[in-house]
Amino acid sequence: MTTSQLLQTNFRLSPEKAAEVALLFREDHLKKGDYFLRRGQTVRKLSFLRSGHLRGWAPAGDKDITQWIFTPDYFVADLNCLLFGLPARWNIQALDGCVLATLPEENYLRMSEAVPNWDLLEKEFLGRCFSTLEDRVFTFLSLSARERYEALQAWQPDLFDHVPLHYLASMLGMTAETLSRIRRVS
Amino acid sequence: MTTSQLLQTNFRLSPEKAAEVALLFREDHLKKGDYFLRRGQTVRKLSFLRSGHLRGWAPAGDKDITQWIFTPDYFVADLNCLLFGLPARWNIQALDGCVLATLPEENYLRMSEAVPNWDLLEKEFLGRCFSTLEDRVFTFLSLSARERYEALQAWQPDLFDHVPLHYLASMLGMTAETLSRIRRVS
DNA sequence: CGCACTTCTTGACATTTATCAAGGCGAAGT
DNA sequence: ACTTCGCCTTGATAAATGTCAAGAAGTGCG
Repeated sequence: MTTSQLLQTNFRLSPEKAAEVALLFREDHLKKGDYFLRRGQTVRKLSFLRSGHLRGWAPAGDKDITQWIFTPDYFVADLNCLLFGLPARWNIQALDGCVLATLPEENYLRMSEAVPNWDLLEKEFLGRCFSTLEDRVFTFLSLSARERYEALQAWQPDLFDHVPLHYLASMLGMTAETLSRIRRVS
Repeated sequence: MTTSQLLQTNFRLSPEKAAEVALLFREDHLKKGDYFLRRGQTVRKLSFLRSGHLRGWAPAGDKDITQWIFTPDYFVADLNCLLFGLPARWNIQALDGCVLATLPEENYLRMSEAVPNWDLLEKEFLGRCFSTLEDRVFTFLSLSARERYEALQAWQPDLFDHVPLHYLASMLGMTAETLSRIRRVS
């Protein structure tokens, strides 16, 4: 998808406005292992992932927890950092070569000038993010490890072709061994 | 807290504006067992809970899952319903007698007229909700049942005095028996 | 090619958590 | 006062999941 199309999809911009706003984006490249953002940094950029995969993670005790895998055509950001200029809560790191369309900080902060109803559109965008997270919480409350795996598999089957399984296991709230055994018998 | 204070806290309204907007709220009363909202309904109201407790839940398979307990001085709403006018995803039901300050639908829909930067303020509010949910997901990824219990206990100790434990167990992603055993040895 | 490294799998075993069944206890209703 | 009901606990047992250790397969790199 073009940046313009992504803006139309995610923020309900008109084609004309989307084309105009797309010019405020730059193209970023990351190599495998590079960081999009590190925990504690405050870089208020909003990106769309053109290609590649990123992993959002944070340390907890003696292990690293994968909170989210970012996939092509979706947005990438630490929302806490983006919205409030607070230190990022997650490390966001490239799992392979990534190409991003990035709205840099200075442009992000002027979006409400560039788009009259930007706050409304961003609010709606956030609302959809919130719903997605609500659903995710619900899977932890109501599903077994195997069922959570099957749900992810149904929702984003291509994840399993591109992302090391132990990261997906972490994101599903189980160990790599458990995920391996679940997959063996399915 | 007064409605005006709640508006100042949750939406960063100035004292003057908050007092003005507070007049758009009405007082609602619920008896134990009454529904604030039922799954599938579309009632776009935003409330603050003055007193009492509400339980947000949904059926899953053969059991009911408690997704959230609403406590005094916080807001109450099904965000998906509120923001988008979609059918509510959660049943929200009174656990005891509740008093609410409610912004009814017709006033909610005119908030961006009543408050010039309402969308911005609501966006920020949503952003904080999102962060809270992110943290909650992280507890499922990184903590054991006992640790999740201890975290909730530390965060909202009074919950355990007012809400049946089996609902809290469900919200923590464990059975009532497990919660009971955890509490015995702590 | 040979080596280091990551990923994935497997087995044996330990731990956590769920399930099922029963009983106690207190509040509410008749 | 008795019954009923909701809530909580407990025990016995089963099932799910984690831990630890080992090894196989693939990949990149000297």
